[in-house]
Amino acid sequence: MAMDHYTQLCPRFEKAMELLSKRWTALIVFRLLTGPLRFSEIDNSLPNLSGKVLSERLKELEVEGLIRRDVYPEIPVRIEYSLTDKGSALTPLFKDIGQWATEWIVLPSDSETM
Amino acid sequence: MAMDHYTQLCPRFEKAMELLSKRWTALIVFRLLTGPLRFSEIDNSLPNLSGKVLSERLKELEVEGLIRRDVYPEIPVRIEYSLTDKGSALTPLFKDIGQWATEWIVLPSDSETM
DNA sequence: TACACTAAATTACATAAAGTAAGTAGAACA
DNA sequence: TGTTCTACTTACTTTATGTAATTTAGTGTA
Repeated sequence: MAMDHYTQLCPRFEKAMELLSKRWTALIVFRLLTGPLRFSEIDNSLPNLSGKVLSERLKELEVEGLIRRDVYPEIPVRIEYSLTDKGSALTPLFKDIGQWATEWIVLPSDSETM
Repeated sequence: MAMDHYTQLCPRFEKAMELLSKRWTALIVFRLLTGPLRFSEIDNSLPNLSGKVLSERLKELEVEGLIRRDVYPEIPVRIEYSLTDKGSALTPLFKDIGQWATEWIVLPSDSETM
């Protein structure tokens, strides 16, 4: 009698949510929207994200086909992460979040007027 | 010299991401898109979500103004959670995820053909 | 009064996920 | 051999979440 309202509307949707709601995943994708980045660049651009978890997430995202890992045998080696088409296709999502945030998120600093 | 590329583009966006990428939060909002639900209904509709965490999330979402908590003094008491305008405004977001999922998510069962 | 019923929420405890800081891999070169 | 560099990885600590039992609060009822 459990799962009264559990309508598994769309397994694809659930999979997408599982992916995107995993901690740091969306932010990493967001960072890559503007172009390829190296490991250290992503790491530096997201304070509180540890190199350990970044490493895990990048692997997961590569396995899921959202990002690509390119090795440039320079000195020292340069490794760049970039979005695939599947990853770039998330752009509208971030636009929506941006719009929603602009309209609805009130910051502490906003309360200075009155 | 840390935070090379850390451009705090929009604090509102960061706040939104912090909110939405917290585990279970988005799924709870999603469940409420179709109308008010009681505690036990949300709990039952999301397997693996514990009542403890659901309780925490509902409080956070109420504090953030995404949901409303209505008490109906029936016997026994009935408590309903529903989306505020701020919460409902996330609808396009979920539409985007749905579209993205339809287009890009491939399920194991899809590989049966060839 | 005492006990039962119900839904919501909290608690104590166990497991899983994430953060921290030190260390490794491999390539170049002094 | 030892040093430098970036990209990881590992051992360990802290935080977050899951599990199951318990509490709260209102009502009914023996």
